[in-house]
Amino acid sequence: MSFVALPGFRDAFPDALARRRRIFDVWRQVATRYGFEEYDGPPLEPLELYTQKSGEEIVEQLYTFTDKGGRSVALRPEMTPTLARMVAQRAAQLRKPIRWFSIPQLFRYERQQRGRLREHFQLNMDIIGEAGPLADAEVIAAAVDVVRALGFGPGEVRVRVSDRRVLAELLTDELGVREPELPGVLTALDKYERAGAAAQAGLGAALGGDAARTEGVARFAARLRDPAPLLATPAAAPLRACVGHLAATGLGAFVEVDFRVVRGLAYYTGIVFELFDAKRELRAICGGGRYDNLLKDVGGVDLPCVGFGMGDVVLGELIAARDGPAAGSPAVDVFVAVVGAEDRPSALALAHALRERGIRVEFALRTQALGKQLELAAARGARHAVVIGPSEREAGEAVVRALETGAEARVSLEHLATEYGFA
RNA sequence: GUGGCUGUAGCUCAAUCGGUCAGAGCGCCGGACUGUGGCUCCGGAGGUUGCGGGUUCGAUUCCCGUCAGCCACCCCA
Repeated sequence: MSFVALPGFRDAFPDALARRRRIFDVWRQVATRYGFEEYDGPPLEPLELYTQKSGEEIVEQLYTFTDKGGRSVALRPEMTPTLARMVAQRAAQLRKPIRWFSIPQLFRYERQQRGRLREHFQLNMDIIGEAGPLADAEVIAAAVDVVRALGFGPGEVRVRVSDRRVLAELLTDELGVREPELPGVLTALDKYERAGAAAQAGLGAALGGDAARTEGVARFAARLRDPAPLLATPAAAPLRACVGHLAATGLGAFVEVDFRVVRGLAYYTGIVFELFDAKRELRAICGGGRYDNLLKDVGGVDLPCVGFGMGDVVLGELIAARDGPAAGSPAVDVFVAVVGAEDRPSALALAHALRERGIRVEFALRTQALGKQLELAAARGARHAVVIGPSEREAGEAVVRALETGAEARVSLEHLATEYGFA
């Protein structure tokens, strides 16, 4: 009987884990650089936390079960409800604006495909308590700086920014869309770019089968490619300000206004954005926006919020496409080799002394030919091998071999153990 | 959950019309090299051809089912 990981779940072998950790390191660096504090919450939450906001149908997409206490629980599919709950608890005492980030592992039960698994890690950055567009610009800038820190420029990654308020105003004021229809229409518009004409059916449904208004909105959708007219409307003032802030920051080259970006989630209320690879081969790297009503709905505290989620899967694919197979960095600095078994005590003493100094040391776990030991040392990527044999021991020394060049030097064991620099 | 495509050693792949076709390269282990690695040469381990049925004298090859992967839908945290 052999086992493999469940569908959509990943085993993290050392090379893959190294790549993940690099992503995590950059996430933490950038978030910290922006003055964000890290938080975390439980991976398991009451099912109601999600059904309340998103409706019963989302249960189909959750890992749920009943625990031994009879509670309906779910593995968290997203971090925002947890954040809302946590912030609501301490909203009165927390100095606004709140800048928090988290790197949760999230779960979703659905058919996996490329860039979309049943489990992933996601950087969440949110600013809570500030409604102005500089807050939006701040989180967008942070998202861009993550991909910049990973070595991507405007030629590889782009940000598309939009604002639902602009769309909503035109839809209601000029195209006859009624307030209750708005969420459905926005969802249909979000699909328009991907699905094209096929999305028109959803649009019609959202408008109660009203052919005339459907036609009007469809024509509107077809014109969204050109952002200029909408960007000039009064409702676009926050978006213009946000884009201006990003330009002033120096990140303007990454940014383009594109009203075709709507985002699928119902709770977005203002500026929405996404990062994507410039070639458009992958799924969105990151998606986010403003959700000013969510905290009130979930936590009973009325605070404006803006934030994003950036998953490790698509980002990892982007890095892999550029860097090729994960290399994995050396785990060993110095390999201590012995000529014979009688050299072992000296080798162990030296190895331990080096480890005490924080140097990463490995040695062969059984007596082997020196050639074998050096082979292993090279395979490990160690920079140096230290060879101890009878003649060295007699002189109180060891041979230090630089594995890249083959250069060797005899160094006293005392000096090696206490201060020798393996440069 | 629905539909399409795919499934051979750890990895990348090969195997004429169903008939010694179960192989290669890389990787791994060992030897040449009993005090010096990366190269080279030699050898070895590793596969019930995803799994289960069926057709056939005979199936990696054809059919059905199932599981898994990829793609699209759904959904996009």
